Amino acid sequence: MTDAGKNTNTIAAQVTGKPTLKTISKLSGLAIPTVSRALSDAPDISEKTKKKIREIAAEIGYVPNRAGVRLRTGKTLVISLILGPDSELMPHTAQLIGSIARALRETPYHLNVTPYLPDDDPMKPIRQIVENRLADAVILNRTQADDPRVAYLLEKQFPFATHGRTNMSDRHAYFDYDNAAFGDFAVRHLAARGRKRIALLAPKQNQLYATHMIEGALAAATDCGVSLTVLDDVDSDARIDEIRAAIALRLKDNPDVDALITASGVAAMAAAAGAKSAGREVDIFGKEATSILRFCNPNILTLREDAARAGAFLAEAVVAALNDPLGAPKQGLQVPSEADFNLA
Amino acid sequence: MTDAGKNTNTIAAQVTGKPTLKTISKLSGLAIPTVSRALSDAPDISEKTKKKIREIAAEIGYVPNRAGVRLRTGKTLVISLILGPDSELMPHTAQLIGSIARALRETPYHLNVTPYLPDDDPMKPIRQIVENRLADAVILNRTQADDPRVAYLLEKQFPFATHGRTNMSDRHAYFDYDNAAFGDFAVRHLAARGRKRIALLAPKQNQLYATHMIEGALAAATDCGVSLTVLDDVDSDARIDEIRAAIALRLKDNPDVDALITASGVAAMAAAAGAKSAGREVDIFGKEATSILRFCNPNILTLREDAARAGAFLAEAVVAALNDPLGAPKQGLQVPSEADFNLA
DNA sequence: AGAAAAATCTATAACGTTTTAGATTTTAGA
DNA sequence: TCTAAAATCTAAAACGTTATAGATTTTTCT
Repeated sequence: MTDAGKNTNTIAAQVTGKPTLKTISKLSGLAIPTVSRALSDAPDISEKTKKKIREIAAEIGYVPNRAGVRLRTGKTLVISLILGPDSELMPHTAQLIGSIARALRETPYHLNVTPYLPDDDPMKPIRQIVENRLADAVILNRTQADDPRVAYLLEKQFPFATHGRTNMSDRHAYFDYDNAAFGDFAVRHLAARGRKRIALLAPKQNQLYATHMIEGALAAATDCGVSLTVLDDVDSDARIDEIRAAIALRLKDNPDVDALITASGVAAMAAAAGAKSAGREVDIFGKEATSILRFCNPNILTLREDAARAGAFLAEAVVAALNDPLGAPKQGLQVPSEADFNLA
Repeated sequence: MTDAGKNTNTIAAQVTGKPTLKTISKLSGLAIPTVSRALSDAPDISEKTKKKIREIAAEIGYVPNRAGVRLRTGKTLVISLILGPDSELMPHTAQLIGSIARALRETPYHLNVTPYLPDDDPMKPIRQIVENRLADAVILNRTQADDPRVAYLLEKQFPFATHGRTNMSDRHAYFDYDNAAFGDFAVRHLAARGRKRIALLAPKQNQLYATHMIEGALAAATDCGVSLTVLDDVDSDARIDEIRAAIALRLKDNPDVDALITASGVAAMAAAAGAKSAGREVDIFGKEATSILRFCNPNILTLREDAARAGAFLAEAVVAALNDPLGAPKQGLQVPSEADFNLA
């Protein structure tokens, strides 16, 4: 303590500025490549050296410079989530984003968000990412059956995972909700409540999720001995009175219908409003992403879709695809369970 | 056409691989630094040269390599959005994220998402970003009055903007909802509907937004000649029957109350459910982020909070802070207007 | 026309990393 | 003990960019 300032007994204290491999190199007396190889656990570095270098690295808090790694390796260490305009309006998207990002904390990858607008060409952001190497992989949030983005990514052999299946699902990683099981569950539940004539609101365009839902619902309806009608979904972007009127009209056209199945929580609320204005007592069964509906109309029954689980799975799936490009793509389905069921 | 393959008349066709400054350098016969400086419009490059280089760059589709730029300049070209655990559950967070990212498309910055969990130290991600230079700036989503993250960022002079004000708001960029105006609007509206005894549900902890809300509501109540009571908010994470009971209890304790003001749409729905179970006819006025409530209970009145506007503002504010670190921080408030008002 | 000044361009270096090939040291084998 | 092989380390180069200082050319002035 007399030789003031000289006897700093920690190495860390001697370091100024952000530590790099050079810092460790100087501190250890070993060459920079040796340090680099030691930290990446290369076989031609002795255990003794590795230990020494790792200790120094830990002590001075060395973190590899991403720009350096990127420039050298050509990797970006970024995974990009493609966000369509409709994704933003879905209440569970934030949870999806958060859970992906949280899962990626265990990896060197960072999550970045690439949005596009309704007027934009959905291919543009994808092409930019692939061509300019803005990310090492992408996650597509809402896919269509014959999604051109999926076709493009497959052709370019660019790693990706999707939230939602496609026609090409056997060839790529995905996570999806098991909508067939949802349709089955909804019909059986409504039938058990004594409902006999169930209608299902499905979008006019041939969406895969709707196909699955109808499939499951139809089979269950046959099994339970109740009738199932598929009706055109209403435009949930329309004004509220228009939505109400549209729902009421469908109910008027189908006077025997005593239950409605909808694909989303918002649609369920719209359906409830429409049924009320038509003066009809119908049960409504919807798939919801957040549990906001539980406060609502007692006739609304829901199954919760777990966005956090989807996000965690997608993150793992896309990292797996990066680590093993030739391996079988990871694929997952959320099968609805009683635990997801909320009475309003 | 006879000299097959040789007479490609476009420069682009001669380029193989991703074009770099080197490519343009070879194509133009000029040195790499000249190309670089020409593209950044440096004063010591002739207009003729600039034009030539810009043309070649455009033709071959040159895009600067981010890793190269980053390594050289020390900038990351990344702006990080810090997402707390509660942010994920708010339905408008996705819109906020999307609108920030969309606004950033006009800039060289990319948006990445840094989440943290309830158990995590909220300071940790911030410190990591600052210390390891993982981003050039951050956006904080939900701030507290004396937010330690804000204090830290101010001390480190790290560029940032917040969604929500703090005690230090005069020193940083922010966007916030004008909760005082919301309180004012809600009270006046309820008073105009003939309500006389209004209660406001506010969180126990001293949140800035609640302070503002109460402030505005109190002044308006005095002005309109109605009474205003502030009640403890209920825990919206609790089970539905607990929430119902809690709301009902508050109404029982305040038998004259004929209207409730809540800070969020979810809280409004919870309040509606509670009021119903207490057998009370009260109007409910809530601030909501999405327009989901319009389908709901006719007694729920809402003002819409525009998350997209907040996101766009925050993106601009943070980029402004990056471009002019010494300039006055951009600050914005969303003042509620009749246009945001939705009758259920 | 010649020198000084201005305009325009280039060579070099550096950011931090990893890969390759080669150098050195140590160990094993005879 | 000497050589061959194995183990361990290092030198050099490269990824693509920009900053600095210096070189060259052109213009301006006397």
